[in-house]
Amino acid sequence: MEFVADFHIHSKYSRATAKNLDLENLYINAQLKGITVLGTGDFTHPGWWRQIRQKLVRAEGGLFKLNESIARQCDQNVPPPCRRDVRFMLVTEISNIYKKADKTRKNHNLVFLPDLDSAQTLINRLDKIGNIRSDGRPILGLDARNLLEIVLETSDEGYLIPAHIWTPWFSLLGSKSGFDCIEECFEDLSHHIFALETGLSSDPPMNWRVSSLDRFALVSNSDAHSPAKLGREANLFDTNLSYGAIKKALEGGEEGFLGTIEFFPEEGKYHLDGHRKCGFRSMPAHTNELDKICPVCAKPLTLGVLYRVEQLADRPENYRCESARFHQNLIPLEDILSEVYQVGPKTKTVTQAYQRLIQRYGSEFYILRDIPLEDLKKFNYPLVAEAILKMRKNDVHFDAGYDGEFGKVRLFNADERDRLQGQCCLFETTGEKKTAQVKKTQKIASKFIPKPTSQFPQSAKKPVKKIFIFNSGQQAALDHCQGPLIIIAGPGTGKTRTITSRITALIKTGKVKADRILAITFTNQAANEMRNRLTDMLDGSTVTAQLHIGTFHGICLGLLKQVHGADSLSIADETLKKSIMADALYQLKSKGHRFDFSDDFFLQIISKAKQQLLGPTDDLGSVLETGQQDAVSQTVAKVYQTYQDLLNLQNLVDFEDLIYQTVCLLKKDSAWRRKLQERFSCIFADEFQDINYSQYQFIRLLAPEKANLCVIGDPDQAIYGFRGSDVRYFTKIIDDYPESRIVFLSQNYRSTKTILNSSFQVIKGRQIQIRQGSGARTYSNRSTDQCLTIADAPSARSEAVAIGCSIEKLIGGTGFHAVDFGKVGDSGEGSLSFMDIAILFRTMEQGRLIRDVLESAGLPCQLASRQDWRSRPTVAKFIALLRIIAGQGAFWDLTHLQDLTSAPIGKNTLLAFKNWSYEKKLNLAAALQTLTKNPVPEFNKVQRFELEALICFVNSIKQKTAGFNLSQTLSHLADMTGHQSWFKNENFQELAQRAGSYEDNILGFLNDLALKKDTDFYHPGAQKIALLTMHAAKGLEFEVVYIAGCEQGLIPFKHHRDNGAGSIDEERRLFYVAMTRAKEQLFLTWSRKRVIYGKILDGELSPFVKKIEKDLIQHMNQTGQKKRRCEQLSLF
DNA sequence: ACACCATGGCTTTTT
DNA sequence: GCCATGGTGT
Repeated sequence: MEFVADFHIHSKYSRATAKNLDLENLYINAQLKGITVLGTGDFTHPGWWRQIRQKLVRAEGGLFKLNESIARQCDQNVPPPCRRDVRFMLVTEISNIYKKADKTRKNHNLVFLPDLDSAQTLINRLDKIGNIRSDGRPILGLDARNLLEIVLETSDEGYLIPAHIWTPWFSLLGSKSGFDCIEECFEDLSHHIFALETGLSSDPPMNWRVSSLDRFALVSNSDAHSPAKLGREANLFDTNLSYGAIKKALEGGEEGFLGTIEFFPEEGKYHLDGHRKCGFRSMPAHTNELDKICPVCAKPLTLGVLYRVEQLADRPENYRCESARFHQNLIPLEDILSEVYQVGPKTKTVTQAYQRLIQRYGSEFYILRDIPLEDLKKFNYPLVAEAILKMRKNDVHFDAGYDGEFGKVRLFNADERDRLQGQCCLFETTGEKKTAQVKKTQKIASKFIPKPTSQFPQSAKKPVKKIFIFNSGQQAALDHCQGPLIIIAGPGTGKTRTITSRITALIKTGKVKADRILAITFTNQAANEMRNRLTDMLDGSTVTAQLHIGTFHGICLGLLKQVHGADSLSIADETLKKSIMADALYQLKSKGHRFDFSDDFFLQIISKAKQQLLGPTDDLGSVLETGQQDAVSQTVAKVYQTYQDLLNLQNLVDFEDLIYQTVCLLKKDSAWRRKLQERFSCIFADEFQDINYSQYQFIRLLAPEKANLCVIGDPDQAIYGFRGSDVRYFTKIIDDYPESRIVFLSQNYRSTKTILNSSFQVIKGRQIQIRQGSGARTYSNRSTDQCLTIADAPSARSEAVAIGCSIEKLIGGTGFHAVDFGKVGDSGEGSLSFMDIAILFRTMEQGRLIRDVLESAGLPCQLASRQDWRSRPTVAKFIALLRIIAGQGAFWDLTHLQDLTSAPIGKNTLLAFKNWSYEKKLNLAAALQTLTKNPVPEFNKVQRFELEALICFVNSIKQKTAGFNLSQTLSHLADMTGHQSWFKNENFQELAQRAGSYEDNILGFLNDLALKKDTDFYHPGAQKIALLTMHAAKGLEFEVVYIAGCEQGLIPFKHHRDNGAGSIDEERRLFYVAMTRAKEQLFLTWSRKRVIYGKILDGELSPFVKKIEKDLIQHMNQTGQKKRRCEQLSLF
């Protein structure tokens, strides 16, 4: 059957749409227009999705219809001659904003799916990627190619059609942020794209001029934001009514896609070029004469669709494509009536006339396209009839649309109007044959569909290897050959590049063998980064694999394994550590000790002690607060000893032990030490300002006085003093290695002068003097006219909103605050994308608020959080279980067995069992074994029963999984405990996936897991705004940085009961670190009121910022600059 | 064993 | 202002 379809519409849940855009009104208005198949639009929105599932029911072939009772009610509002069946199809539009090939891309894409299940699957996947709840047309920081991939994975029948491909702001081929061809955007998946939406401002003949579009079906949809706009463009089909048939027709295999109903492109909003605000419009040729500059305001013109088409066209005007289908240009009846009556399209006159017409004659499409001439003659509306005739003959004139302004129809001149109104029935047969265009029978099948060009040159994207030119400092660091080298490198001075270049040079010149190099970092992230860069620079991973790159803890674990054997060490993570401490305190309490301190207090002290290489029997005075020493040190020593005994009993080490024990061994075993010193003849230590005593000693022991030790860091970026790091070791190393060469890297390649000068004001005079004359400032050559911005807001929330607005301006509009996408971007930079922007703050609390505000505005952002993946219930459970199987379980692990066995062990039994075992100095594995051999009378009947069941359970698992590799073991565990559902659990899946490479080495797996919990902290590649604490931002860089909460009390941070002012310099450095993350632009924002601990406090600008402000003002006065370098942003 | 209230403490955080 | 902890009471 023949029918009209409009796939691209929206719901009331999209921004800037009509309130009455619900399924009922869509159903009614589709009939008034004469549309049979309607896209649902917006199905990723939870509200609309609920409506869809409630009100739509399955119809034939993957289509849906409004449920019977609602439909019958609605039909009362549909004039009988208009009534028809209406089918819905699951379609949604996604706004993709992302960076690709160094340019920000913004395009909109239609996604089609055949059934509710696959739609739900897609919703779930997109939900994880971005915020789909705040708008019917969600903005995702997702590459369109990857969206397509997801759609294809979701359903075999799913497909994607790029939307309104020519509009300047948000489209595939758009002039502002588009590509030049389809393959650039969809790469290897391009052949899955078979149709393109031409959009209101272009029609098929314009598209025919671009030969690369020949193979695509050109569809047209309304993109309706209100029911009245339905079908202003639409598609004609002759297929049976089903999802599959429509897809096939579009794919072109069959002839069911007849063609399209079009707007006159001149009526579209972006047909010509111009400036709406300036009231200036021009044709492409004229635009070029003007150099694309607006003669009114001298800014670049908004280039329209016609311009862009001519840019990409490889064929002349009026070229007719061989595969062309039928198309017909129509003017919405409302617009015709508006022109006829010389009143606005939304006026009562027009609405009433419209109603009368469709009640009498039928649907709008019937009136516009099909009413026979004879009937038109008898029309009571001569001007309307003439207008329709003119339209059908294409005898229409326009003031064409430009820069978001719709074009205006001009059907009659004054003469014509008078004449027609005078003579009511003018219609002789003036030889008006139905124009060829109106004959629907004209079908031109697309016989020729070129083979997909999947060979898009991938190589073009491979980054060309850059040839670096080193500055004198860097060169000195590279040229240094023997002995200790200390590199002091300010922010953005090419620290990593220098260190990796040095390593590369050492290997390539054959001076050092790769396997004798040891590179130590603090974080896994840094280690990975270094490894990746080296792999690039060393042309392959074979050499890199021989290098020893790792974190302090990782390297020490490896060394301890050498000594203790691989399977006798298990790392006690945070939770386990706490349980052991609880056990220790319990034991002491039951012996009559009383404490006024929490577990955390003791753990903290012990951790500090270990960092100072102090054991339980050493004098702990130095790690205690002054005044506490005598009173507490005895207790602490006792707790420390007990805690340590419990760790030892169970072969557990905590994080600090890894380094502490390694250092102790190195001290004791001089043969081993010498062996290692020879082995690692070349040692690199990164981020040296963050080192603590034990780590320093570790390096001292590995690297003798004249060793090839290279340390690199920046004392001014030392921000981890609160966890034991001490920047003084940077000074100490110079004394301890008197022959060391010191190199300063002071040229910053990252930030502009403005940013760097400002940041210097913060630390000026407070720099840590490594030696006389050091503390030279980092400088930059990058001039800019970009100001530093200091801005205030009335509240923390409005501060967040202001940041959001500011970002939107920078990005050049996201389509949200602009109605439709009309008024965006005069001030837009255009080249920025979300991933180039970071918002930094001091506390997570601020971060959460900012995230909430940005997300509800639909701006994609990621709040970096180090929530421990392993403490999620499923993961924790399996880790506990694996520990038990590996014979390394702690008693605490038993609490995780609750829902794994049919006979869980009770609290009392566990306690009794634990106490008994501790008494007998048995760890879990040993205790279980002892009990297996000879049951003990100490326990009562119930306890004995529970313990037997436990032993039985553990043994049976052990037996059944013997010889299994880890993944097999995991599946077996899920299976045998009756938790098959876990196979679908994503945490379980991730665990299984990570376990994959460990064969049967459970302990190795668990230890790595404990040392590498960097799973989803922050994704640098994600197309999202980064929300980071100032600490977490260290080592990263962004084009634009906002530092929020620049207030007294927050920066520097004032703890509510913090008495010591000792950390103020660290706070200063932290702010310095934060500021120097910015490359191009830096915003410092603060709030005049802020709620802290429930109290509303008056804010005052941070003293650090005041310093900057003062300097900038002074600088302005001195140089007499007119240019404001420091400006107040007016936020609202 | 659980429900209830009161109190206190609030940051940054790799491994 | 909110959450977690701990103590008391049923």
